[in-house]
Amino acid sequence: MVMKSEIQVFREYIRGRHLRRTPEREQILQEILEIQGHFDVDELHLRLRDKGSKVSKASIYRALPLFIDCGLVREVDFSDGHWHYEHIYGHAHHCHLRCLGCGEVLEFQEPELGRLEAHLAREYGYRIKGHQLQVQGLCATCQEAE
Amino acid sequence: MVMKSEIQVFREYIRGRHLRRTPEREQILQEILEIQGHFDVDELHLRLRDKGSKVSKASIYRALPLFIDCGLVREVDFSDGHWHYEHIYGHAHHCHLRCLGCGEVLEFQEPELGRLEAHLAREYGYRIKGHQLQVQGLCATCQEAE
DNA sequence: GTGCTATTGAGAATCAATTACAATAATACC
DNA sequence: GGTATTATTGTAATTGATTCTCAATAGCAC
Ligand SMILES: [Mn+2]
Ligand SMILES: [Mn+2]
Ligand SMILES: [Zn+2]
Ligand SMILES: [Zn+2]
Repeated sequence: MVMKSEIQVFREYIRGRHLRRTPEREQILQEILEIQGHFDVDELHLRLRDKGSKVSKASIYRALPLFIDCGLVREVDFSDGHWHYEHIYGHAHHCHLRCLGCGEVLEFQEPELGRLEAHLAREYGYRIKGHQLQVQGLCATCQEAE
Repeated sequence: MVMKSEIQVFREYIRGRHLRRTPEREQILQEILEIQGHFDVDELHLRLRDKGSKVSKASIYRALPLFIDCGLVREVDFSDGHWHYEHIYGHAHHCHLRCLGCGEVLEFQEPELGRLEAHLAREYGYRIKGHQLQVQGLCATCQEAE
């Protein structure tokens, strides 16, 4: 079975909630789909600017929760004072390893965490909704520079 | 071998850096030691107020990085718009399971993560400095209320 | 097309956290 | 103890990310 495209997912989400399909929202989504890797609001806004779009930051801030809600995007927390985001639709769940020196971010998978979730659900009676694991360290280059 | 007390740890840290031992810093530390569980700056400030202390929020904001740096306290990220903290000296490392409904926080240990850190170090050449794992879900009570 | 109302951009507001500054006080040295 | 040095303090101002207000605009259902 073929996966729906992101734009389809979004349009169905919009229609289902009696929200409105606007060029601004679709421009923002389009841009997100073209970014590979992580991004933040400023970066997204600048990229849209550079393409001649007049979309305001306010609209970006208002659109992101919609994309998150329909499963296209997720928030990524690098604990650096503002939110980062990433396109997740069709991507495998993964965790982040970040270098405290240069900010490099590597992605890795940790299948044990599924088992952990199941265990926590049983142990504490929780219905688990998700998890985030971040690992910090120093990359090889930044270790030398120390 | 007996562990140094928190106040000893802090005084040695202060002395070693040519910083100054002040009543404000020691009041703040004292208060942190009396809190069990997680806290934020507002809560800490209010508790100090209630005991008649005149310590300003600015001083709390300035003291916390010191406590963190000397290993007495760590930042806890509940992704709710501001930092939380907890006393960690003499406590085992643990992760958090948080209820999205009522905000309850449970602590649990996950020994696998030590192995994961070792694996990541080998695989990517990183020197690992730490990790955080948060799990979100709905507690039994909040599941019913749904 | 008309009416309803969701959405927009601009700027104001919010709020945690940081900073500037002048007054104070902790340490080092005599 | 007294003095010089400078870290620390409280206050108030500032920053920066995010949210909100509001009047104008524009989707969408009929
Ligand atoms: Mn990622
Ligand atoms: Mn804890
Ligand atoms: Zn690095
Ligand atoms: Zn709950």
